[in-house]
Amino acid sequence: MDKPLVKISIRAENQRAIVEAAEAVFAEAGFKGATTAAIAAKAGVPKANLHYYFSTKEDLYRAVVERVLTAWLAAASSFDESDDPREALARYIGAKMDLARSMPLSSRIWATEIMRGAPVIQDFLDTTLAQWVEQRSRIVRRWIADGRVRPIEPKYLFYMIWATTQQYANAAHEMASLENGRPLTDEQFEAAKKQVIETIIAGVAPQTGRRASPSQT
Amino acid sequence: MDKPLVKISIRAENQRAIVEAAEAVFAEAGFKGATTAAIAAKAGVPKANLHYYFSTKEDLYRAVVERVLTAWLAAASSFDESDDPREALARYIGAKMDLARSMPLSSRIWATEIMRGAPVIQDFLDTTLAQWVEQRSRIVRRWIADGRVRPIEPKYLFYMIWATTQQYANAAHEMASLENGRPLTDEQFEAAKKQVIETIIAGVAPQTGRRASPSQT
DNA sequence: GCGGCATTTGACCGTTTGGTCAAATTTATA
DNA sequence: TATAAATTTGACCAAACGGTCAAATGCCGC
Repeated sequence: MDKPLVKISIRAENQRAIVEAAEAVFAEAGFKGATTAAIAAKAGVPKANLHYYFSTKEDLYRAVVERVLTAWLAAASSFDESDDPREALARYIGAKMDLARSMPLSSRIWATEIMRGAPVIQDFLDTTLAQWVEQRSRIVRRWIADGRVRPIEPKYLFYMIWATTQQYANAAHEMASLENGRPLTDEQFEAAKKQVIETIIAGVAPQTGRRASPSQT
Repeated sequence: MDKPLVKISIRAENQRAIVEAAEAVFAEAGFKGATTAAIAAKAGVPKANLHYYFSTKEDLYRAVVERVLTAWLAAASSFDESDDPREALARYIGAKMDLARSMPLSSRIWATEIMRGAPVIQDFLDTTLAQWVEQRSRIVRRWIADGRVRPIEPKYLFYMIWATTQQYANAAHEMASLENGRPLTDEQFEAAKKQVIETIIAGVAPQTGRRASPSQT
């Protein structure tokens, strides 16, 4: 009576536990460095049991990466919540920062996968991501046409956003080392998020500054 | 008679060839994934010969990482070539972008090392890098005090610069996928470099824009 | 409570890998 | 040219690894 709906199938629950353990081990040791024995141990199951659910290490890795992909897409959708450049960018950058902060392991696996040349998610790059970038680039270009963003190549803006937000997962250890070994506090992280958002927004804002209005030359 | 000065010691030349091969293999396969056999093959020497010069794989990895560190420091020094925020940042970002472009393998190894928690360069993080950041942060704070940079935490600015420039090595494959499989041309890369520099400089510039001059409130 | 299916698990195996070694060969020294 | 030191290399080894397998156990509908 305590668990009527909670009664998840044994299969689903075991897979979840294994994938979760795999994520940690892959993130720490890389694909080749991760051993199925270590993953099984972390998940609390015998190695043979792991291979009962995921026949090969690559299968398991793929499951992990697909989980990350879901999170990536969820964060990406926050770009579309507003038509205002400042608001859209702030939301998107904020979502990506939060993703890096709350799922550092996933984020690191994602970065590694990209760096390895995307052996598993090549298809995603060529289809979903390409379309996403294409569509959002069109939005940015409209902003530029409307004079709400200075003339830039949208892709390079996205690269900057991806890199900078990812940094807070990838380089968390480095950042901690520069804070006497202590990881960024929530307050520091929020300050960093704010600064990243403001810097990028100001960085792509139309130049109203040095010269009051653009000359016609 | 043909090689009076060229006659580098056998030792130095072999070490160089091995380290170069190691860099490629480590970058492609990660530390654990790289095999000494593969490195030896790429360097054109028998595996036993590799172990004659580098007794363990870790020794070899350390040699590779130290080579990268040299390049990192060289690029870092370009920050100090000017006292003007715009010029210093432009030079530094440009140097880091060029580093990522010209030494993508090194850059990727560096990124991986950072992501792994810097097992080899921890000492560098705690000493040299910490000092570098401390000193340059002081410079940035002076710029802020002089009203030449808006109030920011210098560290988060450096994180952004490191991440964004590194991106052009780490994610070269992803970028190519978004250009129909073709890597960034030199022209595209130069445009990206320009955009990154301008975006960051505008992003940290004092707000002369929306409101002409800061109020006293 | 029985029959069938899913799950669990210890033992096992072929391969790969980092590293060793001793013998051969080359290079430097005098 | 004699001798020592540095370098080269094929053969070899123990450990670690991904994956298999068959027997045992648990679970569920009827």
